[in-house]
Amino acid sequence: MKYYRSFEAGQTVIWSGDKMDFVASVVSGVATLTKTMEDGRRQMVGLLLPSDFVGRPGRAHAAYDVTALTDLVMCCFRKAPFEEMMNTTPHVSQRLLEMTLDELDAAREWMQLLGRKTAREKIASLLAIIARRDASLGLRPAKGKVAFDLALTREQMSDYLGLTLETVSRQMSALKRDGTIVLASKRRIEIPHFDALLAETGDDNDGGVLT
Amino acid sequence: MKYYRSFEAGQTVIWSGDKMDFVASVVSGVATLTKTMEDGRRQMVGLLLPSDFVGRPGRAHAAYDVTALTDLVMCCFRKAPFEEMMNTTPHVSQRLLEMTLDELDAAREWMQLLGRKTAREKIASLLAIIARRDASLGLRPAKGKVAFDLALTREQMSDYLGLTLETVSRQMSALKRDGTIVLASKRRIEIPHFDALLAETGDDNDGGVLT
DNA sequence: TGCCTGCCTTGATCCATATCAAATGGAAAA
DNA sequence: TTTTCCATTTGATATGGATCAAGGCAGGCA
Repeated sequence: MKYYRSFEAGQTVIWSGDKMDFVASVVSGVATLTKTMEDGRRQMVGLLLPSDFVGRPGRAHAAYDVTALTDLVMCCFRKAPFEEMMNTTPHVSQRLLEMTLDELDAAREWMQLLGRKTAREKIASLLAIIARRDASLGLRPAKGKVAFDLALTREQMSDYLGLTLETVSRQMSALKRDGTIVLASKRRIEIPHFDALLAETGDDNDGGVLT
Repeated sequence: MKYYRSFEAGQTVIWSGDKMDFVASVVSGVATLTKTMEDGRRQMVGLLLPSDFVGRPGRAHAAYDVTALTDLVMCCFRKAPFEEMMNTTPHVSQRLLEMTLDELDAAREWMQLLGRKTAREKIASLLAIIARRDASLGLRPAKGKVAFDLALTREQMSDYLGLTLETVSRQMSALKRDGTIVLASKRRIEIPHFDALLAETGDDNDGGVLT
């Protein structure tokens, strides 16, 4: 009923439309959900982090391309017994509901980004999201220096943000010029003043937690 | 525990950030979920149709502006007893999970629209979605003439699509010029060949149902 | 009847981002 | 070391949609 599968960075986990007789959750690593149009235009529509869930009870085919962004381990359950478990163990669907609601909120924030933010705001928002996520393993990001490695290529960033990779590169350079970010290497990013980055996101930051 | 509330077209149901001690579902009419930025930029992030659900178990404040698009009746439940019911009746959270997963799929399709489609494709997609929804009350839209009344103003369409209202108006005119749509009046829309409209959406239409 | 008052359309112009093209740099392979 | 291969940066130019600015049209109200 339950088994593990490993993928290398860059490998495709499943293609949109493929038969999918399991559901799965991420054990370690990061994966992406992407939609592709016939002419090749691509939009990333989800980011799967450890503990996140893929696949839908009661659906036989994958709705998105799933790709390993880093080396990835997934824990898979055959669909039939999993659905059985959902019926017998009420907590499972409650927990799944919680997680899905979180994803829906994230998707809606992302919609605002895609529909209304400028290229610069999009980049700043993405960096802030990643920084916060990485920091959610303990330390508070809001004060002092933050640094992290970017798992995404410029092209993947552009797929996430609905931009071209050239625009991503130019805006990264602009943020560097302005001192909002420091590029220790192409992938290693330091943020000297996290608040300064937040100010570039276009988001309301009055509502921030003050604790 | 349960009560009904009515709203007139255009009325605000609740503002983002307001205290919200109930959850609700739409009985009749249409409502929108919108995010607003400090400088007034707006993005619609959800459309609530009859049977759709608003509010989140375990959250005290509204995350979005909710506005009645048409005259609207909602059925509200106080949050505490509703959460109690979720624990005692497992089917409730299963059903809620189903609905939330549908909304998540819709949100992701919407993300693709916002991030990667042209203005013309966005308009065609919106019209196709509305036509299909209106038609889901029985008849098959794919063949023959389809017609419906548009509940949205041009400005609301622009909030939905991440465009300006002028661009919406221009693209509507362009689709009219090309014969893809016919405007019986400003709000009454006829689609002589539904397939022709679908071809303008940019979506894959090979995968269409053939039944 | 005529005049508001909201929508909506259309035109002119601008600008942010896309597109096309080339150069740079760094890391793995030879 | 040199070569090759990508990812990235940077430059030049094009363009789709935004912005600014008038009008037009229909329905409600005086």
